[in-house]
Amino acid sequence: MLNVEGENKLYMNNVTIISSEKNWLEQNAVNQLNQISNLPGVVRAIGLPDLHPGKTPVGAAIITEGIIYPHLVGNDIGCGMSMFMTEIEKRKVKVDRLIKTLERIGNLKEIALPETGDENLSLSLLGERPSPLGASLGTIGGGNHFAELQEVETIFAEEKFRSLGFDKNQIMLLIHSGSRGYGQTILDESIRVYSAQNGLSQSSEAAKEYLSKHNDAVNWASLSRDLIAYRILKAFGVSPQTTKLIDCCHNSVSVKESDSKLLYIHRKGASPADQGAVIIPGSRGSLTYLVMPKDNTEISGYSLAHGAGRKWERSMCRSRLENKYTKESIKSTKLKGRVVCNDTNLLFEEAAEAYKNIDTVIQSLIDFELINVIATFKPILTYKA
DNA sequence: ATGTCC
Repeated sequence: MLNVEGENKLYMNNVTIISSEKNWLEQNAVNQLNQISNLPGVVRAIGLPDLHPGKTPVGAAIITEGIIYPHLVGNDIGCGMSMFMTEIEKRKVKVDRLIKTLERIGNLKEIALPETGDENLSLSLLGERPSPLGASLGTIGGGNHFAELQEVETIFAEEKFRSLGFDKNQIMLLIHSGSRGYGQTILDESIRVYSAQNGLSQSSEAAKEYLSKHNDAVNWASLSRDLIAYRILKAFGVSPQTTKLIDCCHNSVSVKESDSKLLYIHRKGASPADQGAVIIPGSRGSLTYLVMPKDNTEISGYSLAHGAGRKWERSMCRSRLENKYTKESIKSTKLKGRVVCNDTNLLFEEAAEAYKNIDTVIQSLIDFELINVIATFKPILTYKA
């Protein structure tokens, strides 16, 4: 896609779209990004190749100076992807048994959380968590959130793969979850008390308070992913002392110093490209990519895609797929993966067909010289609460 | 997205 001059101009001068020709993008999302690029303080707005429309566009990095916009991060502050290596050996995994276990437990809440003080887990927040929210800590949530067992498909950079701690013989557990109701209350309050939809001046009390609570939510969400992994592995009867290899948050605002300027990078469905290796899953029916960002990702707002990006609206999925699948047959993917989910609507909404092709999204990142691919993984069991 | 909204 090119920046077309004149009447047919597709996007504004301070908007960058990271997308190659083959990668389809919804014009609606680009329009949303154009709008945001005109907000006071916005220096640049970047659309990643998984850009799609939302309340504010998803798959976007918005760089501001002097002002913070909580609504550009959204309600699910701290949402992200964590990948754990499990004790389960690839050649020994018994998927049918694991499915039965997940169906039997029904709800992760039934599995006790570890005690505070367990030095193997980062549980410092456990003792001081806000009490109304304690119940949702360590639960997956809805929408596109999931827990997924994956096996290594292809290794492209053997040495890097091993140096990150990966072992091709072990099953990985990928958790996509966020801050549940906690982030929501933080966003709501910033809007109710400080009219944050108009932005918060960086020097204001409001901005300091938002950033402080935002950081709590980022930590809370990361811990919650740890605890989801803990509970699932405990249910499986294997060691729940996980080895976390990747933890990348795709909804947050982070401060970056560039040419002695203080930039606020708002990421909404955008992975950081300046914090080490990144995991970018496709749908449950396609591969997950482990990638290493290259050194200079300034062009993409120091950000990468966070997934494949939706292709279909949720409301369209069931009617479009009802003739193709039954509510049982949709629980198997074309990569021979299996799905445990007791919400039939959600099964259709999160079908592989509802998402764009991850390979094309990744190719856009390669074309813009943003990443090297380290390895791919194949989903073998997707669990949605 | 949400112990979400009907």
